[in-house]
Amino acid sequence: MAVTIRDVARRAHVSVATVSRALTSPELVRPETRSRVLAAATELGYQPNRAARGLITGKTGNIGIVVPDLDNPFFTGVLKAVQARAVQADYAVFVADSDEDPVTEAKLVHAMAKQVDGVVLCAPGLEDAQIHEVAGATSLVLLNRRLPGVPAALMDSAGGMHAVVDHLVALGHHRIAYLNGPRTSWSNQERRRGLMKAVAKHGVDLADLGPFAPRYEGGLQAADLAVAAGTTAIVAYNDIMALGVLARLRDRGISVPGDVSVTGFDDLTYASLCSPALTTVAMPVAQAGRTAVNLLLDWLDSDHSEAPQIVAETQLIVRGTTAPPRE
Amino acid sequence: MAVTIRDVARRAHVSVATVSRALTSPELVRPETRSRVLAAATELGYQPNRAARGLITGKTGNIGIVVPDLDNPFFTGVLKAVQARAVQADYAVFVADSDEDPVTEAKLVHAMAKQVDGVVLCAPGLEDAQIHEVAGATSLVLLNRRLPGVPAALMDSAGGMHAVVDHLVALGHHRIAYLNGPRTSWSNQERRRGLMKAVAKHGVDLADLGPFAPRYEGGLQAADLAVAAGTTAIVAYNDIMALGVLARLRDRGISVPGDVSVTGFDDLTYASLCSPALTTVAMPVAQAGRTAVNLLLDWLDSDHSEAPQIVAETQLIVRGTTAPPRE
DNA sequence: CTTCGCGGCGAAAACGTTTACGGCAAGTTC
DNA sequence: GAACTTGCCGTAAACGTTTTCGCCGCGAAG
Repeated sequence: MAVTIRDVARRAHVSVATVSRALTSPELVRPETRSRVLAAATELGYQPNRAARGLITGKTGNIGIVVPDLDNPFFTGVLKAVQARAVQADYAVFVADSDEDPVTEAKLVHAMAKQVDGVVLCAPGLEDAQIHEVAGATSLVLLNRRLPGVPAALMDSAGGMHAVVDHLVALGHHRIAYLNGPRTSWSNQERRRGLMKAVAKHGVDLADLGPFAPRYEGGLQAADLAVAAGTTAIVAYNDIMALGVLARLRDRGISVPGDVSVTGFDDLTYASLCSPALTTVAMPVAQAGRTAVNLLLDWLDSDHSEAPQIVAETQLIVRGTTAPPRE
Repeated sequence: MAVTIRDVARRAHVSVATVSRALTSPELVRPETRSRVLAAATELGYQPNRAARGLITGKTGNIGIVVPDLDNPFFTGVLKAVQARAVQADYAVFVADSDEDPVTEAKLVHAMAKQVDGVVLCAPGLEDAQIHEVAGATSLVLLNRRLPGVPAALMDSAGGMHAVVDHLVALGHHRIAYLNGPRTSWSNQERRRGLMKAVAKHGVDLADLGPFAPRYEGGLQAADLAVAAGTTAIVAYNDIMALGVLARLRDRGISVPGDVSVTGFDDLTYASLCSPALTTVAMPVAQAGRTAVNLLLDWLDSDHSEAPQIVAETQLIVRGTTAPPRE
C-alpha cells in the first residue's frame, strides 16, 4: 500500500542502506547518488515510517502534553505555543486532558511514555513524590510547577501579584481582600506568596478569604464576603472569579471602580471585552509553552546534570476596574 | 532499558508468541498459562510498544485532529470532546494547528498520515478537490464541512440561524442586518443560507453587510454600518463580532436591546458573562467532537461503502440583547 | 492399533527502518 | 609495487511486536 524505503531503493538503483543514508546523513553518500535518491523519493512521494525509525533509534519524534482542562483558555494558550514550537523542531504532539484529576494525570503520562520522547506536564495536581515517579517513565518538563531536579517553565505569578498590590497601594487602598483559589494549587500558593510579601512590605490590611471555586460562581459567592469585610479593593485569584465578583457587585448596586476596585489574573480575552474592562495581570503563556519544549529538547540531548527552571515575566495590565478609593 | 515482551516470556516460562496471545486474544491460551503470563506482565510493569505493534498490524492506535486555531474556544471545545472519546476507545490523539492556512492544513494531515489511523479535519479552508486529495493519504472525517463521499460531523448552523430570525420576527423586527464573516468560510455560507431562507419566508428587509473579520474589531467596524442601514436588529456572524458590536454601540450611546437588538453565534462562555448577556445560538461542539470520533472508528472497520454525515442540532439561547423594537 | 482432529504452544518470518561491518576501488605513502 | 588509508556503498542484524505454520500430545473415532 504505502511506499517504503525499498521502493525508493529500487527506483534509484541503490540499496536501502544508501537511501537511508542519503536522507538522514547526506554527507555519507556521493552527491550524484544522493540526488538520484532524492529524486526517486520525491517522485514516489516517499515519507519515512516514523514508527519503524523510532523502533531502532529509540526516538519517536513525538512529544506529549497533558493539561488539566482543554476548555481553559490558559492551557490552550500554552498548547498552541507548544504545538507551534514542536512542529518547528519537526516533532508531532500528543495531547491529553486529565480533567483536573491527579490519578488520570499520572495514568496519561504513563500511557504516553512509550510513544513520546518526553512530555510537558502542565500545572499538575500530583504530589511531589508522584511527579518524580512519573518522571521515571519518560523525560518530563513541568509548566507552572516547581520541583527540584526536574526542568520547568514557570511564570512569575508572585511578581505579578506583587505588582497588583503595588498598584492598589499607589492608588491609595489600605484594606484589601484576597479571594483564594484552591489551597492545594501551586498557582494559588504562588500568587498568595507574592501578595503576602507586598502586603507585609506596604503594611496594608488584608482579608484573606476563601478558598473558593476558581469559577464564575466562586466569584459570585466571594463578592459578598469581601464587601462585608469592609475592603476597598478585591484581588481575585483569577479572571473568571473576578467576572463573577463584578456581576455580583453590579447586581447589588455597588459601583466598580467607584465604590470598590477589582483585579483579576490571567488576562483572558474576555477580561478586556467586558465593561469596565478588567485590570488584571497577563501571563506569558505562549512564551512559557515555547520554553517548555525548548527545555524538553535540550534535556533530551544533555547529560541531565542540571534541571533548569526558567521563569517568564508577568505583566500588570491596568484597565478600568481599579481606581482610587472614595473620600 | 524498557521491559519487553521477551522479559515477560522469560519470567512466565513461555514463548513470546504465547505472551502476545495471552494479551491480545486470551481465548487462545490455557487459562492457567494466561494467568501466569498476566502475573508476570504486571509484576514487570510491562506495556506493549505500540510502535512495534503498529508496524506489523498496520494500525497505530492513534488518531489526529487538525484545527484552524487552538486559541479559538470553539475548536478547543471539540478537541476536548475528541480527546475524551478517543481515550475511551483506547486511542491517543495527535493535535495540530493550521493557523487558518489551507496549505499548512494539507501539509499537517499528510505529515500525520503515517502515524495515525485517521484524522478529523475541523472546518478546513481547503478546496473540495484538495480535501479529496488528502483523504487519499489517510482516513478522513470532516467536522463542520460537508463534502460528498467523506464522512462528516456537522452542526445545524443554518437551522440555528433560522431560529434567530424567527425569534427576531416574533419580537416584531422587520429590518435586520446580517454581518457576514469570511465569504469563503463554509460556516458563513451555512449561516447565511439559514438566514436567507428565514428572511424569504417572513418577508423581512435584510441588509447583507460585509464581509468582516470574524473578530472583535470586525464587530466594531460593522456596527456603524448596521445602524446607518436603519436596521433594528443586528445578526452577527459569531459571538466575538457581536461583542465588538455591543462595545461600539455602547460607545455611541445606542442602547441594547432598547434601540437595537443584537445576536451572536457559538455561545462562547463570555457570551453569558457580559451584560446584557448575549442572545446567541449554542453549537453542540462536544457532541460533534464525539460523533466525529465515532464516525472515524466506524469508518475504520467498514467497507467504506457509505460516508455518513451526521448533523447535530443547534439551540437558540435567548438572553438579554434581544427585545421588541421601539414604538 | 491406527487415524484423525484439536487444543495449546514454540519457531520463525514479517513489518520498515537504521547502522555496524565489511568489501571494493582509487589514491597515497614508502 | 606493496601496504595503508579513504570514500562510497551493499549485506545483514537489530528494534519489539504479531501471526502463520507446524509440532506435540491426547482423546475420540474407526
